[in-house]
Amino acid sequence: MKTQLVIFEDNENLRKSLVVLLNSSEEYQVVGDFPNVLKAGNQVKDLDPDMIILDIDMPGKDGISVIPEIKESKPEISIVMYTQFEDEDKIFRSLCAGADGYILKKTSPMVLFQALEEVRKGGAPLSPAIAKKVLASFHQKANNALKYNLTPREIEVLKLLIKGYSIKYIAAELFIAYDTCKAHLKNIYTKLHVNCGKEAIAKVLAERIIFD
Amino acid sequence: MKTQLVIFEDNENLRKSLVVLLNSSEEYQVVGDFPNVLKAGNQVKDLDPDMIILDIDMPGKDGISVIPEIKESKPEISIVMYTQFEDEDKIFRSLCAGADGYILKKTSPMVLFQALEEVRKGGAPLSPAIAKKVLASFHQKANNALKYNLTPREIEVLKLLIKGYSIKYIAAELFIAYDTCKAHLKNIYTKLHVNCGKEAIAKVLAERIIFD
DNA sequence: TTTACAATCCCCTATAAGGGGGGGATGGAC
DNA sequence: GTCCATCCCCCCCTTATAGGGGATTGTAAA
Repeated sequence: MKTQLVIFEDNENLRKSLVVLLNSSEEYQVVGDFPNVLKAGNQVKDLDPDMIILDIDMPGKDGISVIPEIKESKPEISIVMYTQFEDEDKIFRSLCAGADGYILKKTSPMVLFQALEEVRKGGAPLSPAIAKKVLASFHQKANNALKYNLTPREIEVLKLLIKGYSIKYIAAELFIAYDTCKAHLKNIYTKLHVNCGKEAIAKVLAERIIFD
Repeated sequence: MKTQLVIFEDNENLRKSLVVLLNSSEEYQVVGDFPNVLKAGNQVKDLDPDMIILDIDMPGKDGISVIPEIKESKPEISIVMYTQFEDEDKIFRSLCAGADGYILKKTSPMVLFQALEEVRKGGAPLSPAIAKKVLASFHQKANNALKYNLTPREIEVLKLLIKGYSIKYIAAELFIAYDTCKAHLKNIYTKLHVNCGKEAIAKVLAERIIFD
């Protein structure tokens, strides 16, 4: 039973080459190839492939935009992005939409085939440069607590604040008076350059300043 | 100029084998190997390696816990986790702390060497199973807005709320009355099962329900 | 057509939170 | 010793927010 593929790629030469190469293998069979994703939803539904190779920059409609539609109709389908773009916006939009892999065209086509193999085995192939960006998104800013000169006590208060707790509750949790807690928060807001608790929570969580 | 390595691994046989194998290569030189991370900070500072192979489960102290210390003293150092654990908690704690790669021991040792190569070239090696979990952490984000049955307008309001904006400001931004905005927020709070804006921000950002 | 609901606006009240003071105790740095 | 930072506590006052009520449109489904 060959793995059935559909390819969306607007470069005719590249697409046809992929079709020929993949069809010559024992493992893969290209059941459809298209230069755009304007009718991707129906095409995928009709052809019912196991895997999709998806370019991003195509005439008419962005490749990323069809991912949700496809994943919704058949969640177990594997979508491998195959593109020249390595800007974070496109990467994260693709991955969030549900892409299972992200391979850059600038790497050798060999890598694409290895990636397909990896997907077949249940992995998630990412080009090294992509993996690096993905990992970087996890790295929390090193010791931002120091950066803002927060005292240990202020950090304790802040940690509870970003859980959404009320001032009253935070005070109780730390066994200090309500007003003391407010005083700490006042100092925290000053140091973080924000004006209220909501801003503080937003800033801390968005920048991943504290995270344990 | 060989790439200088330090290895933290409590399994004597495994560690010594890695030392021998890596030292036999042209590219690597193991400048230190230790069965625990109790003095990792100083050891790394003294030996000043380019790369670190780091186990997680070691006697005395968790491997993950020394990552921040190491990264702080030398941010450009590459840390590759080499462990048997594939539970999400350890993975994400490692990556958040600053790990540059995460390789499972159950894969062949060959893979570790490939991973080191990849790091040398500026990549970020992840075992397929790990990469899949990392990608999965991006995927869930998509449908969460739907999960809570938020209307498009409510999502708009929520997006502004999680930036830390005041109700007044949000209302102005959306060209609606203050009370309308409050009404939306009331519905949002109900749907998210929270009692106030701070809780809502905390919940949304912590669960990555919305993020564009 | 009736029902349902999203989106809009308004009123009122109680509580939570922010902003401004001041003061006292500790412990380390100079 | 003095100085300073930290941490803790208390007061007052204003604003922001939450929670409750109700009402009107338009739209879309039943």
